[in-house]
Parts: sequence; C-alpha cells; structure tokens
Amino acid sequence: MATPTKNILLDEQLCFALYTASKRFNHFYAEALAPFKLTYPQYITLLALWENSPMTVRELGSHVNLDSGTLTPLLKRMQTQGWVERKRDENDERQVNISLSQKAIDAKPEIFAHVNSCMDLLGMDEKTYNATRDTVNFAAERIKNADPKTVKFTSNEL
Amino acid sequence: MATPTKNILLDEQLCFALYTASKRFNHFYAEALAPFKLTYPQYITLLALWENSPMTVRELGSHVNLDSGTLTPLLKRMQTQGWVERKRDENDERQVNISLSQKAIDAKPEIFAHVNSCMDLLGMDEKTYNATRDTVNFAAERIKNADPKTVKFTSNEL
DNA sequence: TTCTAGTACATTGTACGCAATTAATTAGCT
DNA sequence: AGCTAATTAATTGCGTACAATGTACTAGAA
Repeated sequence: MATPTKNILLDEQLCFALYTASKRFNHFYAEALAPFKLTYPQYITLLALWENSPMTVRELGSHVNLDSGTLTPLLKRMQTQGWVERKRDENDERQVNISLSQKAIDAKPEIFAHVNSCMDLLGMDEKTYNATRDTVNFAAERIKNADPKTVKFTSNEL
Repeated sequence: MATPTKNILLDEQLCFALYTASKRFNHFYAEALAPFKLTYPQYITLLALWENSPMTVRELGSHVNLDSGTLTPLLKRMQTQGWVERKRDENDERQVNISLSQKAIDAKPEIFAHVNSCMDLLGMDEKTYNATRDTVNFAAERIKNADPKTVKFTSNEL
C-alpha cells in the first residue's frame, strides 16, 4: 500500500505568499513612482546606480539580479526617458558603461522623499520591517542553494 | 535648512528581498516542474483547480490573483497541453468554465510527490516554513491596504 | 419590451524575466 | 603573429502581468 502523498494547498504555500506579496509591492511602487514615470525594475536600477555609478551592464545586473536580456531594453527605455546614459567602454568594446544622467542625480532627493512618505503608509515600525526583510532573505538564501535537478524523477514516484 | 532625507539602500529594502525571493522560487519551481512541462503560474492554476473544479475564469482569478488578461492566454496554452478544458457556460454565455482534464486528475499524485521531494531540498522544518509564510502574508496584507495615491506629491517635498 | 447598467471574458499594448543564440571583442596559448 | 577559448552585450522567442479597451451577454427599470 502506497504512502499517501502530502496534500498541497495553494494558500498554505510559501511560494504563493511570496509571489502574491511581490506582485502587491510591485503595484504599490508602480503607484508611488507614477509621478516620476518609473517602473519598479527601473527604480531598483536607479537605486543601484545612486550607490555606484557608472557600472557596466554586467555589474549592474549582478546588483539587481537581472541579465542583459532584461536590462538592455530596460536601460534603452531609461535612456530615452533621460535617466541614464549608455557608452561603449573605450578600452574594452564589449562593455557598455551605464551612468546616471544629471536628471537622475537631481531627482534623487525628491524621489527618496516621496517613496519614504509612501512607505509610512505601511505602518510597520523599523524593527518589524527589518525582521520581515531578514526572514525573507533567509528563505531566498535557502531556495538559492536548492537544485531540483538533483532530485531524480521516476514516472511513479508515489 | 531642510531635514536630510533618509537614505534608501537597495539591499536593505523589503520590496527587493521579496522581489528577489519570488524570482528565485519561480526559478526553483520551473526546474521542479520541468518534467511536467508546467510553468509556475500554470502550477498554481492547477493547485486551485485541484481544490475546486470547475471554476469560471473569474473565480479562478480571484484565487490566484490574476485577471483575464493573464489567464486567458495562460489557460489557452494549458488547454493545448491538455491540462484543462474550457467551455462557455450554457446558461450565461459570458462565463467560461474551466475544468481539469483527466490528464490533470491523473497526474496530481505524481506532481505532488515530486514537488514535495523537491521541497525537502529547502531543509526548512514545518514550523520555520509556516512562520516564514505567515510573516510574508502579514507584509502582503499591509501593502494591500496602502494606497500611495493618497500621499500628496509636491515637486519640492524635502 | 426597450433602454440602460453592469458583468465576464477577450484583446491590445507595454514592460518585464529569462533561456538560448549570436556577434563582437579580448585574452591566452603556442 | 595566428588560432582558440572565454567574455560581454545584444537579440530572439516565449510566457507572464496588468491597465485599458472592446464585445457579447444578462438583468433590472420604466
């Protein structure tokens, strides 16, 4: 007699909680950033650049965890909107250096102030906020080191 | 003299932690579900249907938090792969009833068994897993009730 | 019954996300 | 120098997400 397989309920899944929370945060930031005509991935790209500019596409990607397939068109849009500049490296023509435009440098305090105001709506004190983030990062670290390809799959696993 | 705006660092943001964790889980499930040729959104759609089938597109969407713009093409692909069936309701022609195919009903134990095996890789005991999920759901609930449009934006907020 | 809202799904348009491939360039080896 | 391997972006193709719009249909009011 086969051991009964443990049931999987949608609302009990950690993955679904993260999936839902991530989408809601995305929507939240979409509204918070609307005055600046920025999307959420564009915002985190700016966050990375405000900490360190210029960077190559590769370096930038390692900070925001996106590859060139996502970043190249995203950066082209940001260039069109005047947020960043893209320049081929003169020493190594394979690389493209991404730097902040003056507009992005100037807008930083305004964007920070507005985003911080919006964050106040969450009503989370700093301790709760940090604890939540650390918990999520812990789970992200665990999942990062798990590779389902190592689990052998046979057509009759139960 | 203006109050200095609080600095925003990418790696300290809860949104970025959730964004990253969600993407990693997505990747994890992509690999875990590869033997079945299912994507993650398709998997949660099946989870919802395994709990309750048939459902209209609207009902299904309220469970997985997706609208018809996403679900319609997704369900068409799942229909092509033989996972679900789509039928216009005879009493109300506006509605489309989504039901599990025999293939989906038959595959459930195998998919549950394999996904559960993959989840073991996380090495999270049930208590930690549940606590993490509840923490994430708490944050998701907070963000859900926050509307940045209520925060007035003036060009010089600082 | 005819008009009018409202509802449900489909479509369109824009923007990711990422695997896989390609193209250009550089670096390493002999 | 000449050949090969590795590196970096860009491109392509597919699948989400979701706002906004369109269309078909239903139901309720006059």
